[in-house]
Amino acid sequence: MAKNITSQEKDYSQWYLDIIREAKLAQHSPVRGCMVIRPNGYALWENMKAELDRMFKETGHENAYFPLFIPKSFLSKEAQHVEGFAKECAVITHSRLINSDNGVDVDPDSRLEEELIVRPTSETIIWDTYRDWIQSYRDLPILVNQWANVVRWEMRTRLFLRTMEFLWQEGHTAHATRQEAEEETRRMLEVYKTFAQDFMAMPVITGVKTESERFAGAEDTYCIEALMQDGKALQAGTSHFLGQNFAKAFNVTFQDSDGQLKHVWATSWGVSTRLIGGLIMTHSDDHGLVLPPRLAPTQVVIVPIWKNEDERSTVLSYIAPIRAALLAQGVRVKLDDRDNLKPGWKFTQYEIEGVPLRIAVGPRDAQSGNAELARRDTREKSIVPSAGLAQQIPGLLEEIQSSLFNKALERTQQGTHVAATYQEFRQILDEKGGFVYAHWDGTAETEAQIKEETKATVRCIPFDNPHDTPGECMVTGKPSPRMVLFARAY
RNA sequence: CGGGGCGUAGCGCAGCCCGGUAGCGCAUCUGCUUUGGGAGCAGAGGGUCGCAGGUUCAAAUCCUGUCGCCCCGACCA
Repeated sequence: MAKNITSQEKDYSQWYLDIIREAKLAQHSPVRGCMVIRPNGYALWENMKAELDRMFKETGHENAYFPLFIPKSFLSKEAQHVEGFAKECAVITHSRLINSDNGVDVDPDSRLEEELIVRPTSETIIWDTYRDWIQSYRDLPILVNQWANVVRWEMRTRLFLRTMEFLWQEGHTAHATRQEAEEETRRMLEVYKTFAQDFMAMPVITGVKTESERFAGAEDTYCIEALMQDGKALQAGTSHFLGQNFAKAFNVTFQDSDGQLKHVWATSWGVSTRLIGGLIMTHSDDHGLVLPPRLAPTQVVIVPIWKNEDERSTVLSYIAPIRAALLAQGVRVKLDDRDNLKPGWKFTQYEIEGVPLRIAVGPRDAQSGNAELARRDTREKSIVPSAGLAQQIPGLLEEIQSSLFNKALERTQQGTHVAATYQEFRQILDEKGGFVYAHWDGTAETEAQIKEETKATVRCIPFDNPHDTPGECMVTGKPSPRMVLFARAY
């Protein structure tokens, strides 16, 4: 095990923090609950963002940007929405500082006439704007996404998983009919599922949230849920069918082809830097980060080995065509020819940083026409001929990608249980954790009781439900139309 | 907001109980030797011990206050 990394078995929470620190993904900021995303972490986010952005555009969306500040009055317009976010808003009250004995103080004379809210999400300001954009059914649909930061004043934070400020994308669409909006909600959930599974190699369950877990202001919230290595679930993305709630609150109407004035139907959907936390907890191990090749900022690192200037030039010229062939194939390759660090140090460091493949080349390889190839996921090493090596790399990267997914899928399946009784339910949670299917009577009271007694929540009512048969609630014995998916969650 | 922990060199920490001129590892700089799994030797630089009071001849250490961060719980993506 790499030094400075606590083992998962000893303390999963500490392991997670150690990985982030040692892989240089992020660090705590001077401000409580905020983080500095370091270049390694940001490069990962940029790759995730690039793929998602491409997928959004393929489904007809355009990017726009709405302001960070929202008039306080906007938040009060949709009743459920206010209730959901009121307790975690940063409020701007003043606009100036003045010099004082302590350095600077807020200038009491600069109090704002209307206080501003730092967006916790942008529905309100966007729907206030959409009112101006929409008159006729010919103006619909509006399919807009924005990449932005948002602020939620959280009591307890964890790097990437829950920070006071985080980066995300929020899609906000407007439609003429309920059906079209519902289809959009489901379409974007599928986009998230595809992204999670095909790029992050993170298997997810799709489903609908219960009323108590629903987004504030939504009629329905759909989600992707993933199971982490420690048996806790992570909500990795949400897509909301907002009905006409925001259209009514912000008076957004359109004249339909039948001449009638109607309220617009809405959706919103988002994923955030929280996904990075999910990525870490899906694949990484006690040796460091493990990154899926499709998102890894560096896919292949080449470490040359030499003892003297002659060997250095021999090895580097031996490597040059390999590197060129990789670049020509679009492989993200990095050559680390620094002379102040030993090869062994580099091996360890790139393992900590999660680079999927490493090629090491020394004088012996240059002599024999070989190279040493090492996989991060399995940590297998092999000596391979350098001829044709570069051409095999893209296939190998894809093999690693699918191997990571399959391993995570198997872990998720093995971590998914079925509980017939409440006693069994509690036993599974305490002994194994993981996803637990169980019958529930569908009431918020019972849900709250289960949460209180077991810390587990209904993660979702899965769409593709293997236990879609009626039964009796494990707590109350009342009728239950189907089992739902429970877990303790982040 | 409750419980726990921590603020000492760029990073990670010891020293505090029992007061006496601030230490260790990593990193940095110089030189030589090294380079196939976190190199070795020799030397060097770097700290108002979170902050403010107090006790004392003397405070990183004892007392009081204060600020901040992290972790575990009540809320949430």
